[in-house]
Amino acid sequence: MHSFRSHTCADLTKADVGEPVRLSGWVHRVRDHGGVLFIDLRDHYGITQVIADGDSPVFSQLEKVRSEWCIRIDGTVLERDASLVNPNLPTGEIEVFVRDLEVLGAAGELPLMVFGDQDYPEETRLRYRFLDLRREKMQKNMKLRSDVVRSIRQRMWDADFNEFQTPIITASSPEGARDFLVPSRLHPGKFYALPQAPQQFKQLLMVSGFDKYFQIAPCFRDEDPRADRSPTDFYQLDMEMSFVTQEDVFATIQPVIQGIFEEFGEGHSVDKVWPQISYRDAALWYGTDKPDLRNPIKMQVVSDHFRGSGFAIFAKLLEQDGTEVRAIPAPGGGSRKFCDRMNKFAQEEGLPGMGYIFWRERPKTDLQKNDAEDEDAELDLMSMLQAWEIREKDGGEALRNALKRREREDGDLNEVRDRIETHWQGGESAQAEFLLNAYFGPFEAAGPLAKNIGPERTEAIRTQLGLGVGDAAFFLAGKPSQFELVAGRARTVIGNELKLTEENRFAFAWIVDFPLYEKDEDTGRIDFSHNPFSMPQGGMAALEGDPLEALGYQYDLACNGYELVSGAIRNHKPEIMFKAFELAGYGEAEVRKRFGGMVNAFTFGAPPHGGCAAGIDRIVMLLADEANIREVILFPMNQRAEDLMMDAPSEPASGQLMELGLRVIPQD
RNA sequence: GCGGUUGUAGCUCAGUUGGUUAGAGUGCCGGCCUGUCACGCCGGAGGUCGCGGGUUCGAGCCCCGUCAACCGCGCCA
Repeated sequence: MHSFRSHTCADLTKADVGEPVRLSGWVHRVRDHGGVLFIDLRDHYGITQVIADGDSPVFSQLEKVRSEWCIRIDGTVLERDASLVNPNLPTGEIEVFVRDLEVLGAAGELPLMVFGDQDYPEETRLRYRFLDLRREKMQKNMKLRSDVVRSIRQRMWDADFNEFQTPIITASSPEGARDFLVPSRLHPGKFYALPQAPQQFKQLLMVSGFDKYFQIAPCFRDEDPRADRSPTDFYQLDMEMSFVTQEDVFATIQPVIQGIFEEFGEGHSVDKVWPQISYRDAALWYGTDKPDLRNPIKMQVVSDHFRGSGFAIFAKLLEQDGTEVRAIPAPGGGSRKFCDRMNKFAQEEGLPGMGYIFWRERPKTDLQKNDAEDEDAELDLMSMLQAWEIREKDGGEALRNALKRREREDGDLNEVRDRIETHWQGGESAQAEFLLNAYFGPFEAAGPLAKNIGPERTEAIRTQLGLGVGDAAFFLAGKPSQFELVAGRARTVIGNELKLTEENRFAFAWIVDFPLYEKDEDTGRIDFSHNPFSMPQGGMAALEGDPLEALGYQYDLACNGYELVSGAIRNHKPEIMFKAFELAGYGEAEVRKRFGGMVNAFTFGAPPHGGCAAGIDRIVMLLADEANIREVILFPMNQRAEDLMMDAPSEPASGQLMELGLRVIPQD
């Protein structure tokens, strides 16, 4: 018999009853009944109940084992009595009677329990990651990760991509992020860098004629982490293709990503149509370049309704150049409590606040009651118009009464009545209807903002946003760049709180037409907004005009609010590249110095090419339904980029620095 | 670097208005228990209330500082 096992802990069934077996695994749970002892023995594959009583020669030894000891047992498979079957366990119809025991690895008192689903502080989990990884959820997440990577590879191979490995120790490259530097022993004072991505290598592979490349590539960036961003290192499905347009890249990668989500996205629907949204529209509609399209809320510009209005804060702001008022419609958010909470949220996010209007049912006036025999009858526009005719009959008494009641709140309404009448008699029924609705319609606008701008502007906003009773709208004003991000977060919070955001769905969108450059607000300097290797839309001509207007063949794939993929059609023409860098303030000499290898390659017959990179960790995170990327990474760093288990980073051993010609400057 | 939240037993947490010897569950140790599968019952050990200072007759609780963890901002094409 094998030294450790004849079966795994998931293998045994009724068919094995009577067989002598050998199992190895961890003590998951002990149930000691004195005369009889049960142990759930666990391995990667499953759990088998093993049992011993006084008849077992190793009974007294078995009584001493504790949770998470690693043991090997020999025994006989027994069928469980029908009343003793555990339906929750795939092996629940059998158990193994223990006749021999070997302790392979004893365990001390545990800092965290493998059994159960108790939450533990992440610090503890990371320090004892090997224990944490034994837990069911982590085993499942990591297995999922392995399966996803296997499936990705298979899909890429099937699409005739070549999988290549590129250097890990390479040159520092001027992409966006901070490099990890690696000191060179052979060249004291010089440094390698870890690649932020195999960007230049994959472009060089295209110049080398390999046509279609991919790699599950580690990427290293020395930046601060986020919940969805692993510090230090992470993995990308990196791919590049020659002789392709942007649409070709989309058509190639969509089936892969969509296929992965369909294969592993248990119980989630996967969007089959991936809209293309321009960066500009995404910013306007969603306040982010990685919108969550499960959330139906779409923001709109409503500046005109506030221009010259009684709400001085917004009206004044709008007199400045480049300012806007944007509305976030919140269907179902029509309560003061909710609106105040959202306003508070905006303040916590650093804005002065978020104005709001919400609509409730207008109390019935005498005017409306005249028509409505049934108090509860829904009052629509037609009935109001009928009421208007009734006024004609009763000499205007009803309307006058109604106006009187409303005057306390809304001031003198006689002027409104006259305007309505003028419109009505002039055959401008649409205008008459609008005013009727604004002042007497079923929608009563509430909130401080509504009071300031009056019923007509409020009604125009309501119409534009398509809202009704029980709905709300929030307003942000100023320079879009200054409130856009908060607006986007508010949109997310509103969508979640009002349960508008669909769950169990993966919603994808290509964000396209990224601007090539952006202006630094502080310095006024123009710099690349994404990576500097993208081909400008329109080629050289696009770089002749205003750089801030130039768009690139640069694209991201957003899914449920995360950036899953980023890519571009590359700029493979040296002259356009030099021009592009010149606009960002880098001379030709500088460009040659910083990535001369690639530029040089482009002077020897570079093919047009493009590609993208998909975040493996984020894909697995979404598929595992986790909100934190560390839940799908085996041995992640903590928030401060420390490995608590391995104790990294750490002081170098004496001699190491010497050998590298380095000296540490002491920090105070 | 900045902001928010958290910090009490190995672990997860409770702890009232500032008032006696800081509690529960779980784990650990000991005892009992032959059908459990979150086994049950009895007993026990286990605490620098993150750390430092202050206010007070008295601080887990209030104040100031500090450290750590997480989340966010900056950063990350």
